[in-house]
Amino acid sequence: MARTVDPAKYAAKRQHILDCAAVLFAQQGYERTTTSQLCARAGISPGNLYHYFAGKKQVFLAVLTQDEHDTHALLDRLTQEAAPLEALISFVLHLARPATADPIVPKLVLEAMLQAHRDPEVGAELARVDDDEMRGLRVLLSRAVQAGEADPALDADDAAAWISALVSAVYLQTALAPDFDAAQQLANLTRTVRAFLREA
Amino acid sequence: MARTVDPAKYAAKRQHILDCAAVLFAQQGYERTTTSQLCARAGISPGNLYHYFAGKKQVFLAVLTQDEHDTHALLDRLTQEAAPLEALISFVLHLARPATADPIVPKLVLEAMLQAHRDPEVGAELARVDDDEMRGLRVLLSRAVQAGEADPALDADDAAAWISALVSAVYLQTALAPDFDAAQQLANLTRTVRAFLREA
DNA sequence: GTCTATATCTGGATAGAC
DNA sequence: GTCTATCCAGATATAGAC
Repeated sequence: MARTVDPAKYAAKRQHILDCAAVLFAQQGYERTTTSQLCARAGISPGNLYHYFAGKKQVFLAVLTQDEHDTHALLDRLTQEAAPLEALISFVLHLARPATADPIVPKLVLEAMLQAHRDPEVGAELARVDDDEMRGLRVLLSRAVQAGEADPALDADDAAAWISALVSAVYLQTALAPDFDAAQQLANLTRTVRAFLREA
Repeated sequence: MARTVDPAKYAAKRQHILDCAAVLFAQQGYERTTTSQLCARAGISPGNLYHYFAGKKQVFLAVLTQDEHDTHALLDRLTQEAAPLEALISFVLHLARPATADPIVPKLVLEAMLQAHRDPEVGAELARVDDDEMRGLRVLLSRAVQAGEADPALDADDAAAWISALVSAVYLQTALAPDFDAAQQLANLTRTVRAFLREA
């Protein structure tokens, strides 16, 4: 019984630090958030932070990777649905909903996007997630085209990229204009996607 | 004839500094661009920078405010056109086009957006520009509705905000995926706006 | 494991000669 | 007006006691 540490406590504290960091990074951005601020908010000493993370950047990366919504499981379900267009809409909503759920999420995502093309490590992390999204969009989109529910003149890659951009627009707008109505945002998004896919 | 300085030379050098700063801020962001880097690139000494700007932040603000495309003149023309919907589309293109013209523009705009909700001074500056855009969109949109060219069920404020978000999406996508085709982007945007405004 | 104290470095801005 | 040299603040990360 000579266990020195309680792994559960360790994990809990680590998580606590991540939660605090997420708020600060979202509010202030990565660069102007200092480790002192983080430690103060988490209620730990500056030195103690380094027992949980190798440095500030590792904290940031950990924040970004912590909640990977399992798109894979959902995607498997959706690709077998009878109504491809509705499946696509469901997927789009799944991608956009986190933006409206917690106000710090869109800010964090934007921060990550900007850091991504400045820091290769962050970029690699984001690219992985984005790839999954794009692949899912392409698959569902081509199914919708085959079923005659979307304009066959659309280029699959291009249309998927654009729909992804539309989702990003929701994140952007939610982050920058927090007073804007979340439900209305999602309604606009679905209306837009549907209209975009319809034949011209 | 005892003029000590040539005002034209002064202005030219100031502009040169701004050009250099714009590139650095776009590539690296505001925070991680140092005054030393800026001076090195501009070919001036650290001290000399402060003869042209009061500080780093003032350089950033000057970069943001330097080219205010005169939306007002265009707007006056467009509000008198016979075809309101086409006028609206023209306006949207006018707003989006800078994103595709110079690759540093969209990055700079995004950087400004993020800084805006962290620094009130930047925020005030951006809000002024955004206000003009939104006002223009609302006016043109309501004219289109009156002419029966847009869905009358749309809420003017909400729809204008959403169209503005769509424009932002072009900036976002251009900044983050520079390999993406500019013309295609604008085509997607107009198609999307048109489709969004059509009756459901 | 957690603290306090501090080393080390870097950045923005200034002083003062030329 | 422009330079060189430097100050001072603040940030990350480490050392070492408890």
